Amino acid sequence: MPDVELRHLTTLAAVADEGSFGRAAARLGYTQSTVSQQIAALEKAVGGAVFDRPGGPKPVRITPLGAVVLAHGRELLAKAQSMAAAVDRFKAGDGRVDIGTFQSVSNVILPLVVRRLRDEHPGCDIRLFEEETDRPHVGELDLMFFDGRVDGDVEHLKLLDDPYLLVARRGTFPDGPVDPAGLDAAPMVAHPPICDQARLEQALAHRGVRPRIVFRTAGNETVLSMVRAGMGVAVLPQLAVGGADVGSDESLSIHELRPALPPREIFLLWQADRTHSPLAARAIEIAVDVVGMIAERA
Amino acid sequence: MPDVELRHLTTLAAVADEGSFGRAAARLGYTQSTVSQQIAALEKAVGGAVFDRPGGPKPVRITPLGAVVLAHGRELLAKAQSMAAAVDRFKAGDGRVDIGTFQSVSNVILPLVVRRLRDEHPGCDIRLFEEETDRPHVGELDLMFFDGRVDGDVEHLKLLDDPYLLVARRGTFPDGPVDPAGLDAAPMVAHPPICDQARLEQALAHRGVRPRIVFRTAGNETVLSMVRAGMGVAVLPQLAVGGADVGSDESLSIHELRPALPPREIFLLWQADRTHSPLAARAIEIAVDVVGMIAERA
DNA sequence: GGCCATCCATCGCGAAAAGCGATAGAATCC
DNA sequence: GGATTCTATCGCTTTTCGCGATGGATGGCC
Repeated sequence: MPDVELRHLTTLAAVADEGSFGRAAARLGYTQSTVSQQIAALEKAVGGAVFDRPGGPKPVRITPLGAVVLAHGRELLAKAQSMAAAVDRFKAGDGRVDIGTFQSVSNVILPLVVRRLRDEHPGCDIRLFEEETDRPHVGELDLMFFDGRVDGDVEHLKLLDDPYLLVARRGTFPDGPVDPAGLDAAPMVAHPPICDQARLEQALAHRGVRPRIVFRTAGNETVLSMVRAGMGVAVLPQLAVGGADVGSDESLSIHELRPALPPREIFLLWQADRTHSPLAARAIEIAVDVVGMIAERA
Repeated sequence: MPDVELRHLTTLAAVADEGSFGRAAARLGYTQSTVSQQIAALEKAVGGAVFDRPGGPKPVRITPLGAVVLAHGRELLAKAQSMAAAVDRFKAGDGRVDIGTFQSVSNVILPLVVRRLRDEHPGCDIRLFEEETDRPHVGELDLMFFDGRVDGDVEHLKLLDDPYLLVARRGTFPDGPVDPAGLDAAPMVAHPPICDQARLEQALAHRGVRPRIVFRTAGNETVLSMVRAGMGVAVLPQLAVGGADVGSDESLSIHELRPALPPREIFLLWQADRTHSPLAARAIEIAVDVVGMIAERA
């Protein structure tokens, strides 16, 4: 059934409500003649009269066929309105945003971002994905936190430099900075060689420092526990350390590395040339702001 | 959100499916430029891009806003298709028909009509209304059986003459015709004075026959039981008698009245100048046919 | 790197339609 | 019978729709 448009159904409903072409026209801001033609077009499209016109002051009356069209038409119009409402909500910032993340960010940055985003947009739908893999598939996500650059058509916004710190059992080193050169052959607990860990080990190796990796685990807490247990030392980014409550831990000591290793860089990524939802755009702003506050506080 | 029409949503869905304006155009029988303009119009209407166009052979990709519009749009299109299907079914004769009736018709004629209508249109929705009142409100119904003429803008189709018969306890009268004049002052069981009963009593009175009404009830079976019990005689239309299984009833006898009383006329009524559904139109045809068969059989 | 293929945007044009105002015709009410 | 209240219809203008052709941009290929 071709050529039935929402406009026709709007007119149909108005006429059915008002009982008269003229009053429907007034309600819709049309002329009576326009309404007449719209109904005629609709009747042509559905192949039969939708109103009986008694003539004179009697109200027009819907036909059985018209009732069928009207019932479905009202549903259509309601759905159309709900679409309009959804679009408005979307533009106001509600909607869904899919964010990829990884441990340090999940622990320190993201909670603050999510909190503020949800405060601003209580109806929004934030979905987080903490992927195990090295290669992030940013294509499926709106936004992605990542500690390193990535190839492909991806735009990146550098959020912060996350310096590496040495974590050791208290007493292993005197307080104060430690030269990473001293870590050669030292037993070390470390992350798996994905993300920035690979780059870190390259940087150490480049200085002739080849620690003896005695255990690899993705869990920050596990790394710290192992250090606490005397398995070895750990070189962790500040965010990874700061996330755990290490400051008040009597059995661990944190040391600046001097000369410093190149810091881990944390980026916010998204597929290039892709239109952001208002919610995603706001998430970027908030992330930048949150990172600024964290850096300022440090 | 003005000016979003189904056409735009159709195009949107096609482009989303095909991943390209050109292929969508081919599917829809449009040109690529037309699709381009349709999407542009839609984007203007919703106030933002619905596709990211990477350029080159890469497929276009829906934006978050576009996804919102698309999700609702598909629902709209599905509803539109369901409307088209409903219209087709309606035109094929399915749908609803509301029929008003009364006892004699309900018992004898209507079952046959309903049976054939349902055989022809298994999906149809036949609703029967047996109103207690004298004045039928035909305005709410598509079709109405009634035993008498009615005022107002009602078209009437005379279905049949239903002659009055005398029902008496066997032995009260000798077999064969009975002169109604003999019923003056006779104890009589009768219907309430609605429908044709009032006219019947007038016709009797006009001939100077004033039976003594000893009991009035709307139930045909009750009338017959009372006659059987000896309360009196009854003058009933043939249909009312034929509905009950009186022929094989030893205790009752049926007598033609001679000279005959003016028969009850049974009409099929509908509101004048009102468009019939195909189902209602067919119901009229079937009713005429059924009545013809009944008359023929008698 | 140059060439080619693919793809979308845009412009001009002709046809269709949407919408308007005015008028005519039909039915009802008083 | 006239007044009133309807809808249908006829020109007419403006907008939209759709087409064809062209141009610009991107990616793949040799």
